[in-house]
Amino acid sequence: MLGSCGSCGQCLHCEARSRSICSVIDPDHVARLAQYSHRLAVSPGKTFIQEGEAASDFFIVTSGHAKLFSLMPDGRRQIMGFAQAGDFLGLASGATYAFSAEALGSLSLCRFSRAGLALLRREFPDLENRLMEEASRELVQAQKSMMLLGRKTARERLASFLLEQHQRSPTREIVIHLPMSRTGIADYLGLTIETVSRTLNALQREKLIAISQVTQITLLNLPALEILARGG
Amino acid sequence: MLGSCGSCGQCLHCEARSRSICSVIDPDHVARLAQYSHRLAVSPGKTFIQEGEAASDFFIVTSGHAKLFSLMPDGRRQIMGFAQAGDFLGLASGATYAFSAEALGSLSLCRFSRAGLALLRREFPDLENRLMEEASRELVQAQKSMMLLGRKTARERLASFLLEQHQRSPTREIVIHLPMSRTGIADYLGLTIETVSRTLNALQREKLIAISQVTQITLLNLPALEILARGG
DNA sequence: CGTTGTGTTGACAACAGTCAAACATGGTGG
DNA sequence: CCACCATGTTTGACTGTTGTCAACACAACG
Repeated sequence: MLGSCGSCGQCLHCEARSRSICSVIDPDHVARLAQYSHRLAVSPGKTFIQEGEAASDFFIVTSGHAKLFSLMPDGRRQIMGFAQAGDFLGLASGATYAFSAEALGSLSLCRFSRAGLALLRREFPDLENRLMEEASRELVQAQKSMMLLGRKTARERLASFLLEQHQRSPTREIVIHLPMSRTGIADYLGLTIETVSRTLNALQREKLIAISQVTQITLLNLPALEILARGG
Repeated sequence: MLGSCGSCGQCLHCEARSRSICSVIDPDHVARLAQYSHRLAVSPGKTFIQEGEAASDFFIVTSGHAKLFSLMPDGRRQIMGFAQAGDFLGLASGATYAFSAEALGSLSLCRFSRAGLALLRREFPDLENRLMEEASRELVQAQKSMMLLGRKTARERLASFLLEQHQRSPTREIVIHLPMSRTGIADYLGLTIETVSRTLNALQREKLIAISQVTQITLLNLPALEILARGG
């Protein structure tokens, strides 16, 4: 019997396993992780990372979704990304966190102290590679977002967003379920909720998508969406 | 006598030293770097990294400036950042480069093969830390850009840009010299050249800055610029 | 001196934002 | 079970910031 991972109690069998830390740790030593980490449940809507506070911990999402965002003094909000099972939280931090994080629905995390993680990195070189690989992946994703926010139209942003959600879903079905509200989509894409709503409905009228429920969208024409998303 | 670094011939005495790779390598072993790297001069305007090509190399800027950008099929351009002495190029890459890079003026680089860098990382754990630290720094910077592109007005973007240039200059003088053209600024801030020109002149009329030459701007009122840049 | 590239300025257009109202949705308690 | 309310979403009318197109200024350079 495989049993559960020493660190998060579920890494060895949950969907997140293949991308989590456990996957690069020699099974004989997985128990070592438990010394530096513990599980954490976050209730819906709770902010569990506050921008600007000392970055003492590092997290791995084991189930649920979170939004990572930053606020301007007058309340304008930019969402940097959404994290789901297997994602790392806290790579983009110096001495303090560079973003806030809030649970979308209920959320389970695996928390590592940064000091503990530093020790583990020395002990397991594969872990080091895994973190670096993840940092590169996030950097590439951030650059895609910069192109989206700086140069794409509202239609192109929505098409890009829907395809991104599609690609991140475990099943890759053409029906996607959105864990965030219209406000979440707007703050991620640098738009207003009205523009998000109008644009989604325009895409529906053009038969590129079908909005069955507010948070459930069917991608009816993937090739057309892909052309739209990359801008021609 | 200190002499020059085995890898780039100048890391040990150039301005970039403190942030370069050499600074974390035991001086006795610095010559090992030379086995995996060599110097490279790039002429002005030359594209030396092509988005989408196999990411076989990793670079460190030793002098000059480069712009990192991505293009859409119809020619829309987003500049992800400007690199100067000491900056790393190529962290944001999977199998292929996620961006193109072009020299602004003449540029000197130190090139490492990725395979060689992988060997060096195993050999020098401090190098591993240095790369991770740099990846975090870039990630934080990318998130600031996302806020800028998604939520800031043209005035706020220009103020943010000028302060960023100010903070990156080695001298921290209030007179800053821009290595890029108006097109470069526009493509970095997600604006058009006309808006950049109009907005800079508006800031000048309001006595926040003075434009002595096209590429030379004096920051006359740092506190006001900071308030503007963060949005109130 | 023309010529070319780059930057500035003006008139106008358009995409997305703002404000407001109507409309769903979902939960709660009578 | 349904009325009620709170929250979130859609739709409409209008505004405004930024983009587009075009003319012009200016410097660098042969």
